[in-house]
Amino acid sequence: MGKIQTGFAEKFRAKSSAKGVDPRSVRNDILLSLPAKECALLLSELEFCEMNAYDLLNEMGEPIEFCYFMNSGMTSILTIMGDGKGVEVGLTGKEGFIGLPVIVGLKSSPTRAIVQITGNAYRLSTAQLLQALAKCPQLAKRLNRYSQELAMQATQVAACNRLHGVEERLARWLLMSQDRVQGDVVPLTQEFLSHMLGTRRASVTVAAGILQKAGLIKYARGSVTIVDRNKLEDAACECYSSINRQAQNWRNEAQA
Amino acid sequence: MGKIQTGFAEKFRAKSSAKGVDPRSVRNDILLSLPAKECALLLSELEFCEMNAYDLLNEMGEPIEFCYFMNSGMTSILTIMGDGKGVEVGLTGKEGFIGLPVIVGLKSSPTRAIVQITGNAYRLSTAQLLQALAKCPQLAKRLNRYSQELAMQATQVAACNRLHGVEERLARWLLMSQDRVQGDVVPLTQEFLSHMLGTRRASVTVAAGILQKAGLIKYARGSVTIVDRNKLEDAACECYSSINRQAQNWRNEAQA
DNA sequence: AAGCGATTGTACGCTAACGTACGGGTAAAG
DNA sequence: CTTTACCCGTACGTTAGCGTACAATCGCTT
Repeated sequence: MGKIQTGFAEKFRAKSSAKGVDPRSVRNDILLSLPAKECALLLSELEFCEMNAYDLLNEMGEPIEFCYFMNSGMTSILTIMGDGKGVEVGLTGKEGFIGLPVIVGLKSSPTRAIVQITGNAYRLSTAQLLQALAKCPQLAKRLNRYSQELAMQATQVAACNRLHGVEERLARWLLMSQDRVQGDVVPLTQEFLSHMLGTRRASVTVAAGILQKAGLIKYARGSVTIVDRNKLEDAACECYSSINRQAQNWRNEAQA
Repeated sequence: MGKIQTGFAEKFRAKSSAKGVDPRSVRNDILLSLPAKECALLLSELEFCEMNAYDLLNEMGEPIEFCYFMNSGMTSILTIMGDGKGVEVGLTGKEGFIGLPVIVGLKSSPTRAIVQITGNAYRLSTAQLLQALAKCPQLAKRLNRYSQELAMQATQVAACNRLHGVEERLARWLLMSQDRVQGDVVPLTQEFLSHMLGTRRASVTVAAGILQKAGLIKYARGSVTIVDRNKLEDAACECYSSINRQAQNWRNEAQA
């Protein structure tokens, strides 16, 4: 497997627009769940930003400059080894937040966070977030909870990576992606997918070919189309439903 | 690989002694780091308890009854699949705490927590912990921080499970264990180790055999002796030092 | 002392996935 | 239109690990 492309920093194209946010355009679940007071306080600090595929939000081992409330699109969390090989350990869409270590006082990121699917987010600097946290107890609570949710995802993925085959994992990954995109097209190359799954590109090609022949998906130059979602769920390992079930349980439990 | 032994619940032998704790015997890093006031408040609630190997502290999917401040010995966190196969996704000693989901208001455990190496802990009920958290901001802070540390461990393990071979992983695991035990003997059967690593017992035997022939360890009926720790570190994958380095960095950063 | 269960060593055929390499095709750039 | 870069399909020998089975050995119990 080749090294993951270097020079992501140069590709960083997250562009900021005017500060201040129209609340109607906010789709991030965490922001939406906040009491009006905290939300208003935050929104004045937040900066809307577009994110393009391959934008690097955090780099492993480097300081966390900005934190992102995801609003659309999808971002992957990776662990990278010394030789450049990497594996996805978590994945987030509008339900999520990038920059979790900050909330417990840490400054550097243990993982790489990279945009998979173009979208947008509201961001603020680490310093700003820390100030906001001091004034917003509900925000702190929500972020800590999301932190656990992501950790749960990572543990499931850890086991999945050990016990399940490429084909099952690919199916799982496609489902998780589609959940975070509107429509049934997931725009990604097999090369990139191979980095997520921690395998060779050739293995992805084969696995995707099987799914395609079975009529579950269609693959064409950097975009997968989910054709038969139900059957794709059958093809995926239990980890997909397992992660979803857990997340759902938790949302119910935490209501109380 | 056989199913993991069932009936752990019956084996639950954690015995409690009198309430109230002699502060001098506390070795748990989290408790020790608390301000005197919070610590005193907690200690009056805590119940000392011995933990024997194979004691089940939390079961996956079931309610969390008690939370444990580890004091000695070692506990593993596992994710279990539908067919009973499981993999260790995290591991903790006196630096740690079992029952993290509770601190964000969750009631059931997403993982299994099982004692690997006999030791003791201070425990309290979930309800008691929640009460204590309301009065102890520093405790909350520490626990959230530990939560992130454990999550980091899980992400590294997730990648490790995908990219590294049995022998490297075994060496890593032995090192992580020894760090949490006094002395150089780790009391564990190969059968159990295979569940941790998510492989066949036979694979463990082979890998252990290699390490033994190379003079790094000695294996004898349920106990491994680390003979040459330096060489064992060379035999382990980078994940061992990677996890340690991260944890160390974080401790430094969070001082500030 | 003998027996028994638990633990470890080993062997064998089999499969998934690896590393690598090459050729074909499509889209974009010149 | 032609070239070029990227993306995808495929192939081949190699390897690690799986599932399974069986024998050897140790320690405890009766």
